[in-house]
Amino acid sequence: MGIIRKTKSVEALLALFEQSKSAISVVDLVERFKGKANKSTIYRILERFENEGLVHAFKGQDGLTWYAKCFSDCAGGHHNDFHPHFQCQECGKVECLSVSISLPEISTHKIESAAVLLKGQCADCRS
Amino acid sequence: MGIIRKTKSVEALLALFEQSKSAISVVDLVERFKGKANKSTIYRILERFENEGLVHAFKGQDGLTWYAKCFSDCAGGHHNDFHPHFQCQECGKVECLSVSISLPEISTHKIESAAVLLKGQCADCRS
DNA sequence: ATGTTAATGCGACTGAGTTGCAAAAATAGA
DNA sequence: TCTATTTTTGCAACTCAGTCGCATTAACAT
Repeated sequence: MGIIRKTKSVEALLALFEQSKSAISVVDLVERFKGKANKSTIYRILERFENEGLVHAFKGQDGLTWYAKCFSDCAGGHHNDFHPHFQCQECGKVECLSVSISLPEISTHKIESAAVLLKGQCADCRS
Repeated sequence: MGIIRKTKSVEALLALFEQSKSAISVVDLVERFKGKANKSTIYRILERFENEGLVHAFKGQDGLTWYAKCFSDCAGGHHNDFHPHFQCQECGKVECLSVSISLPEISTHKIESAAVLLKGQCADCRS
């Protein structure tokens, strides 16, 4: 890995993202690490992770920041994460969807990237 | 209009949205009305406008709130604003795009709505 | 083992958005 | 037009996510 030093908090966060199928909100992380790691530390580690291409950041429906581990499609630091995210309106959970969305072409604009947040009911809340 | 009383701030805001082709951020509005109207007043008027179906709210790329006047496709209070928004990476301007985006179907999830923010270079910044 | 450099903790801060309450303005009705 | 009612405003205080500077601590290389 090289650049990032393996502190306790770094390893703990890394493990969390490795295990988790869903995305995780920063607010949630700060809460979970209360007493174990400082708020600033969490924010800074996540920032490093993103620079390393380990996770990608995006905004949930209320403007809060979420992170999820990167798949093959956004490896290598420069994210081509055109993949949409899904937020459940019932439980609030956020997931990465590995479907592709075709972006519209507009002659007058140059479209470079997109943030797509789908909203509805997740698999768990449906059953 | 009925329910909303026509105060000076209401009329001024209404006129602004009527004129403006682009979306307007709340931060910008609060700044523009400094000395003329209170921050809380702006927020509350916008909230009322949205309830009346005059404007729709959405988040820009940094999680801040933007408003734009409603087109025919989101009239009548309950917004079917599946239309994407575009934010220019150069000047920060935000526009509503009246193209339709086809949302993906996912058997396990029930998708009810979507927030689509396209990013790139706007017509003005391109030339 | 030790020196260098990166990471952490802490506290103070910023800035968007919210809220309670009293005062002011808009409407309806006489 | 005057008055009573109800909405809207201003203000100030607050919440909460996210940032920053700085001194201390921990990780790594040699």
